[in-house]
Amino acid sequence: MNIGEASQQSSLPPKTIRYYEDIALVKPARAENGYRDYSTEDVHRLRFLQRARSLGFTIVECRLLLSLYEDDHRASADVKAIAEDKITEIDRKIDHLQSLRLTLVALAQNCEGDDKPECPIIDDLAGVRDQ
Amino acid sequence: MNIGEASQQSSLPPKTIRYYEDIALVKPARAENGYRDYSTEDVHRLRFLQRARSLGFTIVECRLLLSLYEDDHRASADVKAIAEDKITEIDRKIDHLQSLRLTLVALAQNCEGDDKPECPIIDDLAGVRDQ
DNA sequence: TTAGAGGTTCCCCCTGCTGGAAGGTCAAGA
DNA sequence: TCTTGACCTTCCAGCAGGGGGAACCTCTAA
Repeated sequence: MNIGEASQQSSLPPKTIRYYEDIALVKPARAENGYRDYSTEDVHRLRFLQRARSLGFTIVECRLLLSLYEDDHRASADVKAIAEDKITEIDRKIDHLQSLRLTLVALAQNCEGDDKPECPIIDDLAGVRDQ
Repeated sequence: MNIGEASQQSSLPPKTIRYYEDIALVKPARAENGYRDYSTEDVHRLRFLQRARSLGFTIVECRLLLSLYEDDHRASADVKAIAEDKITEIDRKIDHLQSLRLTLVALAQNCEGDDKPECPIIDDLAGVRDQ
């Protein structure tokens, strides 16, 4: 099938699919006319990539997951380790965002939010210690 | 002062400081020898940028905050609005990450994590509906 | 005089695509 | 038969926010 249908079946934009070929994540055949020709196998890989990316895995991780996906002798422990690493990473990101949030909320609460220039948010950014 | 000292006083790498000049966030003077020459004003701006970036503001937002910082007739409401938008954005990011986390934890919990190939994580990525 | 620690510009690299230009191909309708 | 328009191709450039490194200049101290 052409890239348009592969796109619909994988929920990935054609541009992204071409990019994935560029970085050797999928290797579709070529038709006589030079068009890419996707097999159902190829579409499975694309759908796999779409789902993995949407779960937050990087391209490097997707490459690894894809190789495990296609390895009949894989150990599920290897897959689980990747997932747990990702969970740890997500936890760190959440912690970081929550800490940013706390700071911003504290600053915003102290700001009158009126038409006067006095502003503890600006003061904080400027490094003013007092107030 | 030279870029090295400006770097120390602002906690920003020299590369970043040069980049900020490139995108016109700071405009240091030049000494006779061609070296950048930072005033204390410039260093204040750099410190402001360092703090704002560390709180998660984008370069575009920093540019806006910087102009408010230097506007004696600013309305604190404008600053507060930017901060509140950022909080909303952080909330969305946290929500997204927590939803990813939930999915990944559920998948990881169902995975034996042994040396056998059966793996619900891979099955999910592959779009296998039935477990 | 010479070493080494600074400074300068320039260009490429990263992630993960996205947009656009310039052109080839195919199926359907007038 | 011609044309239109949808689809396909390749290539090039760009986003954020810098980082790495080359090739070169300048200053200071021994």
